[in-house]
Amino acid sequence: MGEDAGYDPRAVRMEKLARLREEGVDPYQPSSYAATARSVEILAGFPQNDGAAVRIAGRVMAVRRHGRAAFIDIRDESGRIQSHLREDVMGERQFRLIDWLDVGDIVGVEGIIFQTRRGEISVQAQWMTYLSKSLRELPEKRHGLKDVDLRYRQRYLDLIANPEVREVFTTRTRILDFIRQFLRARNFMEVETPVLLPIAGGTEARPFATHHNALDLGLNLRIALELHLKRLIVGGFDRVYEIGRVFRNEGISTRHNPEFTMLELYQAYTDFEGIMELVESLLSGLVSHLFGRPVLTYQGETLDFSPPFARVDMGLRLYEKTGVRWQDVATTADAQAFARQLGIALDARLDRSQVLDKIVGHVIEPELVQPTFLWHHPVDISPLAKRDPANPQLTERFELFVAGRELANAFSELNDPLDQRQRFLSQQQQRLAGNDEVPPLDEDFLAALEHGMPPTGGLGLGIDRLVMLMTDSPSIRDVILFPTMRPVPAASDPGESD
RNA sequence: GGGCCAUUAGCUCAGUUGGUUAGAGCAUCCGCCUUUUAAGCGGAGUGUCGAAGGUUCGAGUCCUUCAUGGCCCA
Repeated sequence: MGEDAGYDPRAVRMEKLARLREEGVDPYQPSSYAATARSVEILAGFPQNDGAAVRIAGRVMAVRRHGRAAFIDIRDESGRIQSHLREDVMGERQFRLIDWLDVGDIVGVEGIIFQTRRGEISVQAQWMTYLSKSLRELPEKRHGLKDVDLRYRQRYLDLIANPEVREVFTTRTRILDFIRQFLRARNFMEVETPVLLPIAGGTEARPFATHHNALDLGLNLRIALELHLKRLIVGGFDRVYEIGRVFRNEGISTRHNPEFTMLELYQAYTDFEGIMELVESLLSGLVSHLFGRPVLTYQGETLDFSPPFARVDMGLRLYEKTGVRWQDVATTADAQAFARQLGIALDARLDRSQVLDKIVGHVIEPELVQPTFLWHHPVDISPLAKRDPANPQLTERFELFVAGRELANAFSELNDPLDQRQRFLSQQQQRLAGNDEVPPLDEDFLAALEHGMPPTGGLGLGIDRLVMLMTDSPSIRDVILFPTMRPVPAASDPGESD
């Protein structure tokens, strides 16, 4: 206590570690511990297991000392269980070891299952083994860890302190398991395609650029999975999907993380209506799997995923809402004027199709609360979708909206290589005009199409947004274990002083 | 990129119109305690008030800039 610099919890614990080692106990030495039960099994097995010997292991979450006895709470992956330590049972030397015990330490306890006077099923310890010493304090237990910055930066503390956070991420894994099982049952094959690409295409977004040293080659991280999965359709895999990370070099918000997880799937010999059926079946099945029925609550809103989902024709709805038809908005100037008339402020550099996209985003999308397919998008905002035979200016495309947000995007895939080339070429005009979200023309993909791709339905679904819906999470950061954060500037190491 | 809000003890937070030495609970440390569980009882210590400037006799409080985060907008 010679320091006047205030209380240093790490120094106190370092001292305890040193004392333990003086006693001949190195808490970091054990390399395994053969626990015979998890807490949940001991609690569930009572009273049949009363008096049985067990070994448990976990993190010490509380220590209540009573002179020559103590209670400790041990948390393992399955839950929490209490252990009672008595000097007369353990012996003086063993019992003295709890003098150096802290909340946060990892221990193994060997003992006998019993019930306390107050009725709590506990383990009467005969032997306690240090399995790891914690040199830093856990977040304060009564309030949990609230600081959102720390929660994301030190997610392991969030997981220890806030049980509902664990729940979100176990649900995330259950969702992925369900999707894989669903797709396997429909004969889809899971594949992996490259992340590092000379040309990152398949959508419009600024990519992250990187560099391969040995090849002295500029590469981009992928922004979508689309173009490689379609190459596999050309190659004869008729049902493929990938659940993979994509990277978009854009802002961070409650709905955007620079890296996020997409499901994309492609099914040969079906069209966008076949994909609609698949989406309805997948989502209603998933919601039922998680909640027992195809209904959930998101941010106070009750959402019903019973098929069929509502279908809203984009052009028709726009006309109903504004009295304006697609063909009335022929030029960029028309579109900009239309937006101004609706009171939508936007970047003057956006062209006709981008402005229309914004208008739809303002006028139609927020109203789509229940699961709704918004379909028949104009061809100029759908460069990879097949045209609608009834109206070639529209496409066989839909986006699924839930709670006013886009959850999925799908279309009958354009397999006419000549039309595809024309659309890529017209995109290049925008690229030349300075739109750096438009990818360069991908000749390699066009070559694949020219070899012949069967009619195919494709789907992209944002896994993170799906998990947000399923876990009632308002922010994408709540469903990504380690969301992208600005690094903390040069924090000094607390170990420096020793 | 713009607007608003937040940042005070290890954690969660108070802190009055600018005014003595900045507080509480938990945690920590010391003592007592062999069925407690937000254990209890007695005692003790704890701060670059996010950072840097400025106004003032005096700044946690007012002003400016910056940093990080949150919410809203683009």
